[in-house]
Amino acid sequence: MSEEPTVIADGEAVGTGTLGKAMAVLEAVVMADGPQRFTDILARSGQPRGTLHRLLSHLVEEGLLVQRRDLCYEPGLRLLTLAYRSWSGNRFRDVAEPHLRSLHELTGETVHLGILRETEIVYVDKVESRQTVRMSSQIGKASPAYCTGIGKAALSLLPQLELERLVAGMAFHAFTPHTHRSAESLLAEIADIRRDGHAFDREEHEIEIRCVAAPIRVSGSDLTAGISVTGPAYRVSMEQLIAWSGAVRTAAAAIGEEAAIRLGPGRGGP
Amino acid sequence: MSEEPTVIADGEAVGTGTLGKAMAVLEAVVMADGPQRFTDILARSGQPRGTLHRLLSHLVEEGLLVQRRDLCYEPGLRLLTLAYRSWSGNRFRDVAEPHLRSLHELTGETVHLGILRETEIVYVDKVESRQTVRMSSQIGKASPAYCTGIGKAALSLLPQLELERLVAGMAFHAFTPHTHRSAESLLAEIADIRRDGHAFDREEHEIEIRCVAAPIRVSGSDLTAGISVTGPAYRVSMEQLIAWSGAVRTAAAAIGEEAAIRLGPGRGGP
DNA sequence: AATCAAGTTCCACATATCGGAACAAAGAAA
DNA sequence: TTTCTTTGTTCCGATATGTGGAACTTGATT
Repeated sequence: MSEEPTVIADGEAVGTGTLGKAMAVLEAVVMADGPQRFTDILARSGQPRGTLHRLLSHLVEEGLLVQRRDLCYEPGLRLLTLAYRSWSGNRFRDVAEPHLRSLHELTGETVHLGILRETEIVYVDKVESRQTVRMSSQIGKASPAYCTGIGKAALSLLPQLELERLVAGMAFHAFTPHTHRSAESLLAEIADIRRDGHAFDREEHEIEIRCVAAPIRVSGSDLTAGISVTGPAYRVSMEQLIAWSGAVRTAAAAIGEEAAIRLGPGRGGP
Repeated sequence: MSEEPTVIADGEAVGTGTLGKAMAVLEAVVMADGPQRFTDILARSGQPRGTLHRLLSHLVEEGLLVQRRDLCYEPGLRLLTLAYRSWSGNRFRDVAEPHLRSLHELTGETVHLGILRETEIVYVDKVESRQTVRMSSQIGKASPAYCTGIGKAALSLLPQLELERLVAGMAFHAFTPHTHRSAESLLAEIADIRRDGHAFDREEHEIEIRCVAAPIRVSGSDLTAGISVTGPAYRVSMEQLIAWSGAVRTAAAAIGEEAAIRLGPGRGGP
């Protein structure tokens, strides 16, 4: 619900040769709101007509897109299948899962696992109580790092130089009145997070939603991640979050250590 | 658990030009069991060294693969994100969802929604009771059509010629003692399914698992799909499945009609 | 009929890909 | 240590592929 208007002006130089262009077009279609006509994509992608047409044909042949009878393009099923395999084969998630569960047992609230990718957090797993909501609703979702608990926690692990590089590239969109609006305030909070070992989301991404998060570092790997406990403001006070912060830090540390062992030595067991 | 040994000998002529090769390599890595070394992929993909190396670099640059410190390649997060968008933006699933829920209310067992892609069924949604199991465990999973209820139901909607073309390309792997072993027996059952309007899975894919399924046809679209109610044999008798078959057919028909309306006229509402 | 827009096809040209072979780096054996 | 072997990376000329402007359908609208 807190989605930007996003006109997606394709930004700067498109990616790696041919594949880069194909992926840019694919993304333009997938990230759009509904089925896309040829002309829509033409405008959005900036590619010349002939080129675009060929790219789309290839994407359809590969099953990454589907062309409907009315000529609209939609995401194809192959994406789902690829993602299914890469998710169910993800060992890091596998290691983390029991810890997410026990954190959920303890708190009764929703627990997330997220991985930092550049300037965004990608949610990789989730344990929640009431399954009235769509089940895997968030898996694969990417949110800005600067306004999420996990995001800020993960950022706090980066070397200062790297951090500053990333922050420089952020566009601070004000999702709520509490969202960080500048690099300075974000960097200041990250300094605190480094000291405390945990981060809060004080209704910064979505109003009425709070969380407490802790960063995960896996020695020997360069992935940066985090976990969080999230709840609605009416049920979860800041005091409550502070009370949980120790458990969250402990769980995060445990995941980090276990992952370092199970992910390190080659491609290990089952 | 019922996985083939699959040495994936890349089959015949690789796909559409450059993109096709890239996707073949990507798939080789994603479908493999664990992190893959360069040499593993070299053997599996059949590409020459130089070419493969460049392809892998590009896939990494695009975020479709990740190269770890130990040089192993793994699926990248971008796949998850793409799949998240294409799943949550899928209107067909959206239309079907309430029907899946009410079918679940009625039966108390797990309900699946699947779409036919060539000779496989791809699971697109799932409603289950106990969430002790991994939540979205099946979304995106592809199973052979000939040994699943939804698969056989969906096949029954195809024109005979198309059906025979597909069946000709199937390799009948015997997952259980009850799995179809030949085109003849499959085609015979499909004739029955056309007559009855529903299909059963009599422990054909996994032992101790049964289901009843009905096909979904969406007029004006060329997608072929199905829904099923699945349960463990000890709890769900064949008589029980027969008793549910009417409700399953009704739900399938309702989904088909509603989808025809909501998917037809352009790119519709919210 | 005439007009306009959307989508598809064509083809001379440029360039990204191809893939063998040489090169570097890291282990394993001697 | 030195030598041998295995694994990963880089190079570069030949050429297949992709490029993109323009011409050509198709079909809706006036």
